[in-house]
Amino acid sequence: MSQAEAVSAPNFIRNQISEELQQGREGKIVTRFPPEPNGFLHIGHAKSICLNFGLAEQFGGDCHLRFDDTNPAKEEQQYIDAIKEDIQWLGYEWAGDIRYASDYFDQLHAWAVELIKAGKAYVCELNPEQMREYRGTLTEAGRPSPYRERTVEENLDQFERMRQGEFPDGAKVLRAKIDMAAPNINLRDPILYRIRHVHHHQTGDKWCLYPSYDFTHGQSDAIEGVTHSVCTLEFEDHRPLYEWFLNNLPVPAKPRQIEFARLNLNYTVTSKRKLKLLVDQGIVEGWDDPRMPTLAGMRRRGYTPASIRNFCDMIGVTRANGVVDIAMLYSAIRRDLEENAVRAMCVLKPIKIVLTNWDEGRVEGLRAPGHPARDDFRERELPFTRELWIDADDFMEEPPKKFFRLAPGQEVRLRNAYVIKCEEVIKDDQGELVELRCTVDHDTLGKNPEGRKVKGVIHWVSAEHAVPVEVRLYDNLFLEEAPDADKDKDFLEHLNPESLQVVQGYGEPALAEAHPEAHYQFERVGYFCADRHLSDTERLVFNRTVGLKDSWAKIQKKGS
RNA sequence: UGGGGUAUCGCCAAGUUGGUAAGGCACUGGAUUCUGAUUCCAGCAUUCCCAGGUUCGAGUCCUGGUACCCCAGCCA
Repeated sequence: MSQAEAVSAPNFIRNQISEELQQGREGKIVTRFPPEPNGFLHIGHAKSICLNFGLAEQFGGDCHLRFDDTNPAKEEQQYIDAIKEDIQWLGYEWAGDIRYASDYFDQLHAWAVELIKAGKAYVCELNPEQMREYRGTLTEAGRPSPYRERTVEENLDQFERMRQGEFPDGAKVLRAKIDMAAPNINLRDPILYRIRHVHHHQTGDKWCLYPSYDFTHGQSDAIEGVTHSVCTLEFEDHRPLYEWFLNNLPVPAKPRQIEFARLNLNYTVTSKRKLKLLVDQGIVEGWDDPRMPTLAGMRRRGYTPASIRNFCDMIGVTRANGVVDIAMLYSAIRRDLEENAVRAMCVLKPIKIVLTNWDEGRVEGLRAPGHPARDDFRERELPFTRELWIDADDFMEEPPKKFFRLAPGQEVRLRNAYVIKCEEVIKDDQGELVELRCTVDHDTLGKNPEGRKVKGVIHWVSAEHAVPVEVRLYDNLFLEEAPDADKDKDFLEHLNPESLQVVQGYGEPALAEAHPEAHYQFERVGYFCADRHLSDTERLVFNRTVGLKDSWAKIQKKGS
């Protein structure tokens, strides 16, 4: 772990807790990460994970993992498994066992009964449309439900019958009796329980009614002794309700809710609903498609846990809504991989080179460092032969000024090898390039040629020894900075048709040993990662994590 | 005046009790370089949404505006 991570950035929540601790207002702190298992975790969740687990880490407290599983209709075991794996992959450890809000269903039910007994909750039979009408609008107060003044006995009886399964889905709900005229709509007699005759992934068929988020979250926090319940800004309006339950129920503790702004990334959607749509419609190949901003997708793409944690540190935590430039993410992963990725040469768009003054059949075993600045990386062997592959981007028949690569009559350095000169361009009848005839300057291995400067360096592989590789070049999934900003345009209209481009290339021999998930820098090209599902010794598949910075591309762009 | 929030460089973001605008990303030079990468140096807000006011002094306090975000699911 780098130093930058060791000293993670302070933020308003951290400052607040730090102050509380100094004033002795708080003992051991407890936070929690409460995902709903209805989809995969994405980069936005990473921000929350880093915050919650980070806080616990920084202050010597605990962070719980609690699945917020109050809506079984949308939840699945596969998501639970994926979420656990993602959190562990990121390098965090939850305190104690995994918890489920459903662990507390009995207690929650008992508390609901107490609320009824105290005259603070009632069974309501308004249908959804009626309920909406009675709720009023943002500017007008709501009206009390006709069921609001039922007796405690009747409510108790009704609620019990709801639990027994006497009524169909949606027939009745249990509501808190708070204030139908409250300016905060969340306080207009919110729903506590609704009837759902569905199997629950944890509790099976024990229940046919399930508590709402509002009735579950704060009490669960209290039961677990959570001290700081950190959530996103949209729950701010729920805080009075969160507190209402804590104040009206005999809970064992009084956690506090603190809100922060969720992460927005440009060229990206971070909404589980939309991500699920991409998966369900087959627009991507699954939740872990390398183009997805899910942690599973990013992992497959080649992001490292350190880079993601670092990124979360870079973006900070505030209450201000903003949009983070995806360039920051790229910067974070480049920073990690620049230091830690093994170097290799790989040709993505091959052009054949024939060295006319190199004997046929002659193989010279050249060597190259595994990393230019580290000696703890193993050296690689690079066989050098008469026929080589180089990248099409590194040759131009009519080069512009400042093109420091190969061109007719021009010299270039083959990385880790010799300087060559292009003598002849061979084309077929259609005028398509077939091969380049070049000569080697035999006196340039490990030293510069006499009397002249060769500025360009290009990568290459021996045609005879190269290993075929499939390389998947990924780009942003969306062309628009804010794909979901336009209210009357579907975000799918902004899909990038070229978000995935598959090419067949040639890699240096060492790549044959690439184990799944190994990170490489293909020199002069970018960072790549052997696909953890598809790549093996039979078939090498590399995903481009991110390209290297390319100032030549910038120069070209300016020129055109 | 429905309620709740937020406004500091192109983007993210620090800014203790008011004392004279951190850092990162991006960008622009220039140096080094067998990766046009990395690294290295240098530059990049007389100004903190706007307008008034208080003060010797305000991004930080007061007043009044403006813009944007969230809330009317038996989702979380």
